[in-house]
Amino acid sequence: MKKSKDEAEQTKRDIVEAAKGLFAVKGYAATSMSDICSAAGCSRGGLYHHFDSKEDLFIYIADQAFTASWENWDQAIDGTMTATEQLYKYADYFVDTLEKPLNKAGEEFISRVGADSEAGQRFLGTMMAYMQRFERLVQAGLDRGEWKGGNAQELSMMILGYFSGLSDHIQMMGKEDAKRFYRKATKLLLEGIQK
Amino acid sequence: MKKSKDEAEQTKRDIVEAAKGLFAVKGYAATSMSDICSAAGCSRGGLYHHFDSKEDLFIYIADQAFTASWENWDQAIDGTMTATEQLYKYADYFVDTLEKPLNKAGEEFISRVGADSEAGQRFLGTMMAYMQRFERLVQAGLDRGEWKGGNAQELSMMILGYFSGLSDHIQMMGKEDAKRFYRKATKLLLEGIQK
DNA sequence: AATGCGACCGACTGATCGGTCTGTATAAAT
DNA sequence: ATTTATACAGACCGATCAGTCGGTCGCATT
Repeated sequence: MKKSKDEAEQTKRDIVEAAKGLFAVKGYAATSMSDICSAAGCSRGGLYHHFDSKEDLFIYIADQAFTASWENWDQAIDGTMTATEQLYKYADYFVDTLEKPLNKAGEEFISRVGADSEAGQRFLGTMMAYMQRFERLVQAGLDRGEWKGGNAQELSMMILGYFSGLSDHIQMMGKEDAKRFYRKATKLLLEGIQK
Repeated sequence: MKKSKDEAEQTKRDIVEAAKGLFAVKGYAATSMSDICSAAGCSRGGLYHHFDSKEDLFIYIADQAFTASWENWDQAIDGTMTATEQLYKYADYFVDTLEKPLNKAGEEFISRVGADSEAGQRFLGTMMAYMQRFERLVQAGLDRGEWKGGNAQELSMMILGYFSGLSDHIQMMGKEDAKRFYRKATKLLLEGIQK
């Protein structure tokens, strides 16, 4: 029954993609390994061949979604872009790569495995790195005098919370509608509600 | 072993309070009925005396948190308050009553029981009513010319998403810090980031 | 004083969970 | 051609889950 190496990697990708969607929609505990197998079209034995445990799988996915997704960011933006332009680009990017965000499942994961467990530490580290990367974008906006509100860390938390919270309402939208929604929401945040 | 009626109601309140916190922090599936019993200081049999099922308990809590919490709202604000002042008040109110919001657990709940199941319909109805109530606040802000951005429904979704998303970052804060954070975030939303 | 009923307990059940293990077919190495 | 390593499949295990049920205790009614 052995597949070629390429086929095996494809199987692994199928598992990751299936699990990513399920974790995001159903949460960590509510997603069973059997669910993932059904969605990925493999057996439980096959899944455990690629990943040691459910925790392992989740951390792998989180790392890919949060860390690895920054990799193309620096190339996607050029140095001449204003922080505001970058934020609009980030909104698109958020819909594209984190359309079903793992934040919610992540918090559940932490409370389940414990923040000081090895798995918890690994996940929190990934999250921290992601937030710090975002904070650099915000800091640039402040440094250049584009934005106001002194504290970059606090501002980052608010903006990321905003984008995360917005995702609650785009589940039933198509991707283009979701992007429009996020762009409009970004405009709102930049310009404010008040006349 | 029978307690008086007052004591029984207290037991029920204990269960609700314990379950509310656990559902909010751990999610729906990850919170077991045993967890709730331990936190509430009662037995599983006792819990099932007060609630028919886990679904039943969750819907009861959601109804109390979302619907019943509006009840004092109209008295808390007087007619002379601007929509902006009301929004600041709502920020406080959000921290006070929904400090550990059930939104996340709610989505998980829906995906678990199905949006068209009876339990799903009941929960979604509660959520809808809550959002519509909030939309009236937003509509007032638009009607009075205080706020810009034509679509009240869309604007409501964005603001509620914002408040919901912000709650990710206040788990480790005290209540006063959380309120300060929310007030600052509300100011941000009203005035915008841009200079 | 007797009795009924509400509040509660905890052992139990069947289903499902995450994880293990053995078996097997085949690609890759020799 | 033979052996080895890999990529699965699926039966199986102990733990835990939501929910049930018979029993106990004591307030409340008569």
